[in-house]
Amino acid sequence: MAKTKDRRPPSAGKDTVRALTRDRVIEAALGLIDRDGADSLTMRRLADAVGVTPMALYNHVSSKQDLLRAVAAHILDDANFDGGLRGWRAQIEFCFRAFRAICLRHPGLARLLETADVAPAAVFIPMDITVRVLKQAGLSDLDSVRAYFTLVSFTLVQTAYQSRGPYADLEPSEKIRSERIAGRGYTTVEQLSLPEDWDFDAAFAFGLRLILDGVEAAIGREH
Amino acid sequence: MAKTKDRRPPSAGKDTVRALTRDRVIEAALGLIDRDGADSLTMRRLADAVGVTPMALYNHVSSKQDLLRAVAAHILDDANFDGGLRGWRAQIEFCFRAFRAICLRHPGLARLLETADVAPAAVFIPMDITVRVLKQAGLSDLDSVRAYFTLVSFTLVQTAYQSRGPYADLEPSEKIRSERIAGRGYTTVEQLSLPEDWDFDAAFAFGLRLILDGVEAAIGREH
DNA sequence: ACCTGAACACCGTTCAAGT
DNA sequence: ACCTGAACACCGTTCAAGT
Repeated sequence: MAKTKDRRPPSAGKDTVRALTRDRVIEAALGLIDRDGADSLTMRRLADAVGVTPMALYNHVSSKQDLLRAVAAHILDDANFDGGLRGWRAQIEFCFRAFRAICLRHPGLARLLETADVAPAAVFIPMDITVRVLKQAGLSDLDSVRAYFTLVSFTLVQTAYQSRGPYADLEPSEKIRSERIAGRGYTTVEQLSLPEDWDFDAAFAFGLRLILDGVEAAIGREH
Repeated sequence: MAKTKDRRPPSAGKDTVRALTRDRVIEAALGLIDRDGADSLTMRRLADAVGVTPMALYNHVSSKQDLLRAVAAHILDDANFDGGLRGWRAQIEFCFRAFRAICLRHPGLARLLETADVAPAAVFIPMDITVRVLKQAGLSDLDSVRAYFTLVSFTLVQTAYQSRGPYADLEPSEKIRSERIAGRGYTTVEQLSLPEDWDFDAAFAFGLRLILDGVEAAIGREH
């Protein structure tokens, strides 16, 4: 979109250190999001962080939504979703493991991508890879896109759960069962024997396998 | 939690119409959320809607979070997730189709449940049903819970996408391809031949089938 | 027990003014 | 071209006061 015309000011000999640019704003925003979460990012706080008045940000960013979108794009542009592997299954696994990895590295990202109006064009990179290999494997255009959406839905929520930290209300841990469930008739959940610590990696691998097994069946069905 | 001690005031003979109760607050909030979306629900706007000062709400609700949780619980308590069907596959399909149906009937619900701190205990009803039938079908405790999380992740995002309305940035429609993708190297997505209108029902059915086919394979694997 | 009114500490953003 | 300062129209919530 906005062409990055980032020729630095001619007065560079003086004090280039504090030249506020769009990139500097975006990187500072990412730093704050990674540290405190996306919800607590505020134009005023961001202005403080870069040592400037809130309104100065609007010279480099047209709105908070524009800023968040740019942050998401900044993260996704660095990522590599294409492992160059052979076989649709290995390629898709690589792609979504990579997707999950950057979501976990930047805990705010999943929520950013869930809020529709903030998703940048770069979200189409995993989509492009997935749809390409599924089409090559024999799936129709429509089913390839549907399978992609299934995969991305799963990955987004799974990483959002994990990086949200102690998921007091949904994580299947001891506390919930004792506090919220006891005597309410959720007998099965009550009696589950689960490990103390939830293994998110294994849960992701299991869910991914479920979906890809389903994809394999669909490919067989469509010849 | 908070016991609903809703004995009506003894002065009932006079003007019971405008007696503000917790239930009335919750129902008014639900009405506003259904009409304008959860994001635009405000304590002040809600107070206006019930004809009272903002602070009066805090006599019936301890915080906005408490209110949102109560709204989510109010919706989920009315739902029926148990079709009483035979066979794990039919039961799970019924459960998540019902889940999806109420999410679509109350467009704010999916986002409410995604934000961790707002999920009420009632979210464990679908979990209880799913885990029960999967265990009966032969899956381990751990894998049953993992499969449940895969299903609920998929359902939540899918319905959130759909009820968010025109999903300008992710819906795979004509506009995106022309505006955002052209000339950016997403060649596969560019060349997709998709229908004008995205069929959300069919996409949900397809994704659900993918996952359940995967579950079927897992059940076979674990004897 | 329930409600009001004023206030506090925040938001994103506009607008006029400075350099 | 870039930044500041004051202001606007909002938030959720506290607190003292009314009945």
